[in-house]
Amino acid sequence: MRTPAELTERFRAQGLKITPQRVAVFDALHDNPTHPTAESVHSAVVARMPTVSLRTVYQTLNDLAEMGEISRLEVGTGSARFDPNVEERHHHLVCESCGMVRDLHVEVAPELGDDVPEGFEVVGAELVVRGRCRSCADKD
Amino acid sequence: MRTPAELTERFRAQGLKITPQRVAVFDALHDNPTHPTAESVHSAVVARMPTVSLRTVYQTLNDLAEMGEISRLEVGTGSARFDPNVEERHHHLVCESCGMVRDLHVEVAPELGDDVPEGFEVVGAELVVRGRCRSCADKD
DNA sequence: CTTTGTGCAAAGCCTTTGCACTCGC
DNA sequence: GCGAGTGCAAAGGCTTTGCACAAAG
Repeated sequence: MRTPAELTERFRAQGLKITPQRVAVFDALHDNPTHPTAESVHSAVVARMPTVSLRTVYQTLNDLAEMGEISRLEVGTGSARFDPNVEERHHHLVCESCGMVRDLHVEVAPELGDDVPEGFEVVGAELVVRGRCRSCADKD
Repeated sequence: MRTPAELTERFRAQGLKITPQRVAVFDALHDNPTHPTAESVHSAVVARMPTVSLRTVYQTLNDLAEMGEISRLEVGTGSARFDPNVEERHHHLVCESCGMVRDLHVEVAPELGDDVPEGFEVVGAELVVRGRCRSCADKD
């Protein structure tokens, strides 16, 4: 992910305003490998700036996602997850017990051509590997 | 997918009752390649049995999913999609414009071992290929 | 100063659930 | 008959939105 300073630049370039709330969201995402939900980002932000509302967090996350600075994942854990790592092409591993999401750096380059219908423009492909993480497995 | 008659058997074997509503859901799913939402299944069922409620459809779909007779997909199109094809291992192609979901018979067998953490039990892997289908592309 | 952002609370969408009635077994 | 299934409507979780005030450029 870009640094908070770079994001500030990008926002300014788009005519978006720089507010302490937005910077707090940038900070909360920076080098955050946990694939947080909007709710977790909000908690992290509120810890240091108690008045920030969920609305502001959602809006900032959506702005970032539209600018392509983060990506939004739907992995079936109820809420959307946000991934600050958009530079490296990667996939995800999901623990169905605790909802943990982890990056997976595998190359998934199947010969798609064979089964993709004529005229379908492929934009991207996401692999989600599901299972149970060690600490959840240990609990049983 | 199993035939409605086979599903009837399976339901009976589980001590679940056979009702015309449930059979109507079985019929609506049988050999249905559209990956319908709960709502579409409901519409199809209502066409022939106008009093069936969404509740009943959801419950039957959930029962089927728990029994492993259908699978539930979350592909980011808003509502969950139900896939009656659980026999063939396959993946999915999603049109981000119209929400169409199509089966994709590609082998995605990356060497997961390399990047999966110690102790993580892999249950399954789903590939979602996103893009835009021909008829949506033609609209622009 | 004008335009954009913020906070609150209310509404929206999809799905599940509580209750009383009905029906399969 | 008994217990499971059904229909309705209301509630639940996550996300978005309308409004009035505050703040950035």
